[in-house]
Amino acid sequence: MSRESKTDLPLDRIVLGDCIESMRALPDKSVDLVFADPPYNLMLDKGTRAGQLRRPDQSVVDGVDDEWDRFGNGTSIAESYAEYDRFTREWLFEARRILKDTGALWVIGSYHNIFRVGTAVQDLGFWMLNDVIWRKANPMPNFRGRRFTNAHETLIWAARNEAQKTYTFNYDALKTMNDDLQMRSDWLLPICGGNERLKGDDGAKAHPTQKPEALLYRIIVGCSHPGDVILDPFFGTGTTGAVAKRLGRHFIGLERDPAYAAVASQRIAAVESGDMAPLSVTKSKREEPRIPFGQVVERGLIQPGTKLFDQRRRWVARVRADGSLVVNDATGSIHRVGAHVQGAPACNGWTFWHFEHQGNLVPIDFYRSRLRAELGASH
Amino acid sequence: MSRESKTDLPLDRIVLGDCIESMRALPDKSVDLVFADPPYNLMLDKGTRAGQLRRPDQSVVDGVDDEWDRFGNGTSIAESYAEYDRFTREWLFEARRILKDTGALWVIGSYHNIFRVGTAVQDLGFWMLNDVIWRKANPMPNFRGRRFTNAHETLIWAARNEAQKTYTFNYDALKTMNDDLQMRSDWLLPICGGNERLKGDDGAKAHPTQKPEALLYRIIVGCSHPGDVILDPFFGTGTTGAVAKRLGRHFIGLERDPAYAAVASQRIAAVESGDMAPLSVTKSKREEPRIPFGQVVERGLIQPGTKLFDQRRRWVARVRADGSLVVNDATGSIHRVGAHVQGAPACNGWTFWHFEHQGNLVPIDFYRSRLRAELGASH
DNA sequence: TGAAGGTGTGAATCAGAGC
DNA sequence: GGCTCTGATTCACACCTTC
Repeated sequence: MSRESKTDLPLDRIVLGDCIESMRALPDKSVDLVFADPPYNLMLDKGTRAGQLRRPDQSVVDGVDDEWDRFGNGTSIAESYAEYDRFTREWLFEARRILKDTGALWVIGSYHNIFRVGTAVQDLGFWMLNDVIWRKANPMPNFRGRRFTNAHETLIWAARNEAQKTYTFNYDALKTMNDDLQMRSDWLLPICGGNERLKGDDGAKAHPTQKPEALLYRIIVGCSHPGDVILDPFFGTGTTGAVAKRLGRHFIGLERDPAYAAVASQRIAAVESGDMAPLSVTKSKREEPRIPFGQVVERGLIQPGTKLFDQRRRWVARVRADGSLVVNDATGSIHRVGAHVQGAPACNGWTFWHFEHQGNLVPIDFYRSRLRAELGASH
Repeated sequence: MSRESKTDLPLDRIVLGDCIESMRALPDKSVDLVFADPPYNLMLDKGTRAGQLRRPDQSVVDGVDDEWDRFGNGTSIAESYAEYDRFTREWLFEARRILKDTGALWVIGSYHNIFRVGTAVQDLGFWMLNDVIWRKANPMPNFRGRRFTNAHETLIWAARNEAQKTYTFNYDALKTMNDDLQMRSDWLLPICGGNERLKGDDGAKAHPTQKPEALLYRIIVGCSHPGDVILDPFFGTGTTGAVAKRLGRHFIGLERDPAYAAVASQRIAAVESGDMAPLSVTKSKREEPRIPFGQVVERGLIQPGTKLFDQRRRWVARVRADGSLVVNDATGSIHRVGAHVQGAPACNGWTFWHFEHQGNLVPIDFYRSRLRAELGASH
């Protein structure tokens, strides 16, 4: 890539319009990194079916129901998948064409779309290097109690093809960022909120799916060099552009909604270029892992049916398969049942309950320490 | 599922042979849970792992020195993917046919195969409920420093189809297991090692990808009931069977390698089947007997004419003899009137309305629990 | 000023039985 | 299958109000 052709690129600009058409106008092998946050095709059908999701307090969840996230015109599920696949393959094909040999692709998604995206990535000849999990520190809970808290999103990192071994990867920079430990494939970061979250004049969020800058920071530091060109085909409110500018990289943003583009433009203008000050949130604090008692049972350290005692053997409880205790009529967590038998408002079940070992009583906290030691390595 | 047909199933046995053929011999809608840890090396090590390869007619390629083990034999990456997809869709199709309506599928994989598996899951009509991340506490580092530590694997949890809302999910049991916090989609567990790791006479590990029992424990406690039938089409060394037995569930294990089956068989024989009582698990309120509010009045726990308040005493309602409430002009059930006064679309009257006791407000749910305890004691 | 408590909200495929 | 009715259900954080 010569210096001349680089200046032909719409560097540090937002190109309005359909992203696939805009990509077709870009030359082969001209960008160093592609970061894409495509629509997830959530298929919520708010208007037609059960209606809006409400929290237990009856407040309405302001979910994604924008037109840009809908594929297949409300026809069948299979057609929606098919149309999403066509769209995905088109933009990924162009992204791969535009990437330099040393470049790489990052895509983010959730279980609604990421499997389809990943299949397309492989089918188009990209070579997967890792999948990376963004663990959300503060996810939205599942209000109906019918599923697990959807507490993560998945990112795919892929090189242009299998033979390409020279993709950019600043291994040591990431290791340093991670307290001199090799960076793992699971990243703990808070969702975007507070001052970082862009809001309109009415106080409503400017974009429903704004990504945290810390996420882009890690990707851009790890997978590009200063002066590189980063393409984001679904620019939205421009998180990629803001972080790229701050880290001294060029960006090209493609966005079809002029309102989003305007917000992004203003946001990026306010960023000081080359301000390399690290984000305060980038380093996740090393906290002692929380160990629920259920994990002690799950791991087989205490079997369901085992009897637990308080220190003076006034009460006996039996452990159930889910880590709950039973004493006479009462059932609940180690803390609840401990509080209940004592008639106390609260109780630390870890120190209150004991198991019997060779005639002696040992607090169940013994096992928590053991699990902490095992799990602690991964903080 | 009648008792007769259930005993027709090869319960608590390992069926040797090709898993797709073995599945074809099982009746429709006969198992409660499928857990699958499918191979993915067939799309990577083509030629060297010929034992797991299949011809286009799905017969197994047996010979190690087969025609596959050559250069330029049309074994492109794309063909390898296509063949893996065919294999995946075949076993998933059978798994879905065999599953009961209330059943669910769990599959585990890594970035090499999970995206293809996930796409197939969706295309076959399964409805994805969550993807779950197994975060490994002690993963193998990336020795060459060219990637992130591959510190997780991905699991997919899916119901039989979109309309199927009655899949088994012991939400409250999992919440209890997690110290009364809703279980998240990221699970931190150590990899299988120590005494749990099965080894041959030579000290070498018996199976390259033995899964930890804790992982299966959580899935089986969360997504099945005691006495249920769990199918594992890639049984390996039988982790699914061992945990199923320990938790009082039946298993059906399919395995093509007699050596693995032998190890699994021996392992499971050594597991002590649990005493059923501790295997019961925290119940959802949905499953508890329904108590109409009228019964609380009928039983004299609350007198007609009693005043009920919301928590902040914004509204006052009077109880009538039939268990309906009156607030000004409105009359109806505890739920209807609660919704009405708030202008909300719905309301759980049991937790919304409170009676006064020594100056304090107590939710009327207090009396429901009491009646439930009475009723529960009678059977 | 600070502590304590209340409120708002985030990519969400979020109910089930009975008639 | 559609309709009606009952009734189950939330975690971490930011921000604001009150004392």
